[in-house]
Amino acid sequence: VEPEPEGGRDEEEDAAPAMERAEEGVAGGSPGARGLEEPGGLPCIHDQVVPAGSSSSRVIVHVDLDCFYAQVEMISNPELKDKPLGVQQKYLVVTCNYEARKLGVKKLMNVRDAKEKCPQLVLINGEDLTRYREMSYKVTELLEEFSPVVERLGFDENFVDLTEMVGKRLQQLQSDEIAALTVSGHVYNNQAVNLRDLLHVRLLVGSQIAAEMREAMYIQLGLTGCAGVASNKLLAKLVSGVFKPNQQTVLLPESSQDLIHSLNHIKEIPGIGYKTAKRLEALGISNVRDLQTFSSKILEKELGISVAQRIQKLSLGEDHSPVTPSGPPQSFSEEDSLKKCSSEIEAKNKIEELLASLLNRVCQDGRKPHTVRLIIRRYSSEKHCSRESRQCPIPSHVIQKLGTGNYDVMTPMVDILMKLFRNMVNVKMPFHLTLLSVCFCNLKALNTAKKGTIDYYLTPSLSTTSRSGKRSFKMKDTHMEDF
DNA sequence: TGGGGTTAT
DNA sequence: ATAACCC
Repeated sequence: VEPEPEGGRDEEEDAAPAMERAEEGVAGGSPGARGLEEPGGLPCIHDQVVPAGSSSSRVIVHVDLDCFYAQVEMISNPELKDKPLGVQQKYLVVTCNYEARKLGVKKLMNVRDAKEKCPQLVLINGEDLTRYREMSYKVTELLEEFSPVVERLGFDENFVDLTEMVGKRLQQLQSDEIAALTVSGHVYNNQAVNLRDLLHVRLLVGSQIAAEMREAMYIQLGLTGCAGVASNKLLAKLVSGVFKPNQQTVLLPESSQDLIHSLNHIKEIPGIGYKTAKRLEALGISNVRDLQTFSSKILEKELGISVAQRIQKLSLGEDHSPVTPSGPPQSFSEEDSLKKCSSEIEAKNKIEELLASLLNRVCQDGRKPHTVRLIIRRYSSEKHCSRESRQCPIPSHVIQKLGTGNYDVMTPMVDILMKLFRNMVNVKMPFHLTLLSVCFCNLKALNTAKKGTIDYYLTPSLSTTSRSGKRSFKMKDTHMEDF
């Protein structure tokens, strides 16, 4: 098969316009421009080369579990399956199953309103996230088996970069097999697939992998969810929600403008949050087209160059951000909102409760946190609920006791946390807190110091002085020994 | 609004 | 340490 002589993507391999065109969905070329003159009509697909580095044409899937907490509860107790079910945290129904949604219950609805709308609603307390977190990581691990590049977004969403996998599958396919490829699930806009277009073919293969992922989630974990397949994270995420529960959708490049313009407000663009949306509205920008066409210079002046350039790209459906493997968590935290905490004793009791749960989690993880943080929210009639925090390094002698359930690590940790507390809250004055939270962060892997290295002799758990049971000399971790 | 998470400044 | 973003 001869290389394509005509104009097309593959001739503009490393030119910026080719990348932009692919993202903008106008890369389809003129009708019949490619491959039609080939004897078999289709073999030329193998010659449509994706530029080396493959940064210009990616295949990304966004996987989004259906009403995740409610699903976990229904798996725990199958009797709940055909009943309207809500998961409650404090006085909020944070999520609910589709039975409940049919009856008018919405996410983040007040318990009172929900009960009023739907008196038969069954409510389960979901303030303890342990089982949700565990199931969440099972999903991520399952997806990592397909490709290691998995990025978590919250507990119930994952992005996977399928570019490499799709490339490998395509290499295995014969031309006649490519000609027989079919999409799995929906195609956004019902757009016709063109099997002579490499981008279409790659996305179709992506849709098949997405279907395999959803099937594996259901078989192995009993979970259903949606998937969206597109050329970047933004579009994959937007398209995953088009057909809702337990369905999947692929976006072909020619329809990306339709998808982005289907949004009724800029706040619906992931990456444009509450604050930015308000500032944009103040500039008279309310819909996607307003943002697309707004003066870049003025936008940069108003929001800073970083945010301005990023969100304006997003408004065009462009998103070059990579799928960043999440790996193990960067922090562990436990929080509890309260009606009122106004004494040091109450605070200490809450902190001890939060800490006890955290220590279990940290112990299971195996890594050691080197920093601890205390977060509070003060009662203040209105004003957005802003939080304050104080953090400090964890003294090394406390860190070492963390894995061993043997020694009392509660006492020194509570002491530290109460010092942080008094640093934030003047306990001699009246106070009213509505939230307490403890966070362990700055997690470091266990010392893998090898014999003969500097680290070995400076690591108390490995050096001979430490095995004697006494405190060894330390040249590392000299800070905060006595707080 | 809950009980989590992340990155940038 | 805070502020923004995400779920």
